[in-house]
Amino acid sequence: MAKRGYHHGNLRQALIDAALDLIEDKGPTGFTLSEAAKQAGVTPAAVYRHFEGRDDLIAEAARQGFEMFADLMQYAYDTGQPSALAAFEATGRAYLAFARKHPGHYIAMFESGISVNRTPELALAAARAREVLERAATDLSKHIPPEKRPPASMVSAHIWAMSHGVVELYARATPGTRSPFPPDALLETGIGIYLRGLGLIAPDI
Amino acid sequence: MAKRGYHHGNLRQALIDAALDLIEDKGPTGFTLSEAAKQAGVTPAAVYRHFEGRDDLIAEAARQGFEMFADLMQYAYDTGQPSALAAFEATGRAYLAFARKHPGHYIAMFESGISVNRTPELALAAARAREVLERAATDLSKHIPPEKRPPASMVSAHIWAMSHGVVELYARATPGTRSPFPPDALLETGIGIYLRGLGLIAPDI
DNA sequence: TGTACATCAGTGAACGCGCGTTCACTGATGTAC
DNA sequence: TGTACATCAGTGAACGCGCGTTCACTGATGTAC
Repeated sequence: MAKRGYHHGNLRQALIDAALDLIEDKGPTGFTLSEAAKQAGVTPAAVYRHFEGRDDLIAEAARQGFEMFADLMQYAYDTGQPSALAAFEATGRAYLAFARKHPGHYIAMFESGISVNRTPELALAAARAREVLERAATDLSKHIPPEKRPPASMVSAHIWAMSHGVVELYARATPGTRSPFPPDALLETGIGIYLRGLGLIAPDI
Repeated sequence: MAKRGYHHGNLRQALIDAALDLIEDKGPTGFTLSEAAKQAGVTPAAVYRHFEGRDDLIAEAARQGFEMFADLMQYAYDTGQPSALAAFEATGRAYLAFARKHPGHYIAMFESGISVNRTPELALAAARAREVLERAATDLSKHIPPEKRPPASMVSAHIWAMSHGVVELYARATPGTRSPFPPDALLETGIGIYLRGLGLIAPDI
């Protein structure tokens, strides 16, 4: 890897990773700059060599999250080709997979309270993720007769909303609450019924 | 109203209202016990005459939210009768209406990080809300042939997830971001397509 | 290869702040006679 | 109706804490000659 730097080696990324760990198991509120520094084995003041402050650190964690998120969905979309339906469903599954595999990132992206427009880089990464889903929806829409075809951006908004809802309400390991269904199954069936509603899956199956 | 009490009159509710105001326009993080006390015109220590502490205050705000939420959805369900479909759709609309009209409550309920099992009263109120939606889903399910009828609790989970997703992603007034569609329309069309997928709405409309 | 110097990542102490919480208190309200 | 007492909602001062942030510093690393 990159050669070991001055003192720490790669403090910048170590701080981001520490922040993600903290966010993951203490919620967006539980994260503090000081504790992230401590977990990285460094004085709080050292953080300021790499970030403008607390919010900047979270924003960077979120940005990296959006990049991965977009990459994963893009990969799922590409892999699902050439069937528009398969590609779309794979993209939806990738959404949930990302949320489960990278809860720290997901929380930083959607629950930390930082605005997606905080920096141009963050906005760009978020836009890229949105575009992948929208492209998948556009491909899919072509199989619907134009006169009863909803805008592709609306379809993608519906799917995004349902996916986010499943993550927030059923995929989070809230102690004491258990989900009535596995989140994967819930999202899969939900999207399935929705797609049938669009006339893209045979109504009898 | 209740007669003006010892000193303040109705400090308990005033504190809850202040907390809701703060949560509404500063997010769940922005709320502090001290500031809620200040807004109610009272010393922070006074709060402890009515609540065990900060979390207890939030929990009570959330509980009141769930009660209202359940009442509103119940009312919508009743009003929508005798058509199961109309009742169901009205219930869904009531969900969004509640979230928009009482953002403080909604945030306290779903984003403040307090567990729904924190107190029996809170758990009960939350369960009641869930049951209303599930009853509406059960009624609706009866119009689906049994062999391709998903469990009613799954249908209600789908709708809850999509509703929550729309609220979180599109109904929140994040400055700088604007939603591509009005949240009402988004949820309405989303639920419509979903119901068509269940075979409950004529496919040609 | 060795020396002198420049760079700059991380230190450690300090800051002011607002937080949640505690405590002994006070004084307005309610109640018993 | 008036008086003595009990209750208890809210006060004000104090606490310890961890936070984010600043600053002058130090000493390891890199570079020029």
